[in-house]
Amino acid sequence: MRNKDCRGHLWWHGRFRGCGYRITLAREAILEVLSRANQHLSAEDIYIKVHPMYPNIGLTTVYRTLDVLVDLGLVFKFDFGDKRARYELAEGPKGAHHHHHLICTNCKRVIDYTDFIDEEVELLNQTEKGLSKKYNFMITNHLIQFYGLCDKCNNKK
Amino acid sequence: MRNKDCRGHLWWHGRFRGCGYRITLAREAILEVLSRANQHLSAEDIYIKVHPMYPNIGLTTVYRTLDVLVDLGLVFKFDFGDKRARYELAEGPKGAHHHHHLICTNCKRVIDYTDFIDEEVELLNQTEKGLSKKYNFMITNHLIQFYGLCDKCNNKK
DNA sequence: ATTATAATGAAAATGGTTGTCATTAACAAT
DNA sequence: ATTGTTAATGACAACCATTTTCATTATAAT
Ligand SMILES: [Mn+2]
Ligand SMILES: [Mn+2]
Ligand SMILES: [Zn+2]
Ligand SMILES: [Zn+2]
Repeated sequence: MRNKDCRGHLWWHGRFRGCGYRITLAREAILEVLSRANQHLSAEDIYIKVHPMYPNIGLTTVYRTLDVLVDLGLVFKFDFGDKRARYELAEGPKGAHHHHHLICTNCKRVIDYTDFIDEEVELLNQTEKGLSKKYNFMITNHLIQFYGLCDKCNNKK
Repeated sequence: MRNKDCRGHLWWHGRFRGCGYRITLAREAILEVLSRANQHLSAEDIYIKVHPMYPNIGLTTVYRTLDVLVDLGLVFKFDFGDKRARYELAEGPKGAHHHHHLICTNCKRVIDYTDFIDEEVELLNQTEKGLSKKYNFMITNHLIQFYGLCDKCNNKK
């Protein structure tokens, strides 16, 4: 209920308009679902969750909106190895919640972790700086994932 | 010409037989292509490159062989965002050549880098140890990628 | 209210990857 | 070297997440 001021004043509206994008019901609904979610949703997951509040939405629109959100940097798109893209809000209104992922290659379970993030971010910054210089590359983002077997899958063997 | 002893003595044969896999012409050809490649090949790239030395190979076999190789840990499978999987030999006979990737989100160019690898690996080991303990997760692998704009794409704007 | 055009949704198309199945090849046993 | 067992192969079809098309609708500037 915070940051919602009867249409037209959500935190991301500014960013949208600034880039020439229009604010639509479909986009509001999709962002609403994303901000409520605590898992990593697929396009179809979102499509289904949006239905109750906007029954006429098309899956195509979900895909297109997600593209826009990824472009704007509001949403991250991931490949966790289960054959479909997974999406996650980059940051809520209250600020970023930077984390990386631990992925079970057997059951595809994904764990968000923030432990050790400080040291990681520190090293990443240094590395990014060095790489930018050496390869004349403008780094905008990074991806860190650990793969292995979760407790359940490990015990099962 | 090293490590090749007239069929039956390539460095990876042991690993293959140990797991009950048979050694076939198709597999030899695919591994040959992979070990000669200095880029990141797609399944179709491999299919095309294998043709001259083995014209009857099917694309299906390429996919299946790659699955086996990934399973055995001889090959890494990557998603660089160009809609097709990319494959790379994990290590040659002379030993590993551990590196990470720098990916241009515009032109999809991929740069292998080994700079800072030592520090990264150091931190990764620590992190892996901590995460393994906390989440009871058996970590077997990691993925680190930096995204951004390469020099050409950056200047173009 | 008018207008320009971005956004939408239904449907079809795309294309990388996987499944099917009859045939062939690898290799252990003889 | 020959045979038998069965993994591997390749042609082809199927799968399915994602994209394209296009006529219609909604947004927002004027
Ligand atoms: Mn996450
Ligand atoms: Mn590489
Ligand atoms: Zn698991
Ligand atoms: Zn580029």
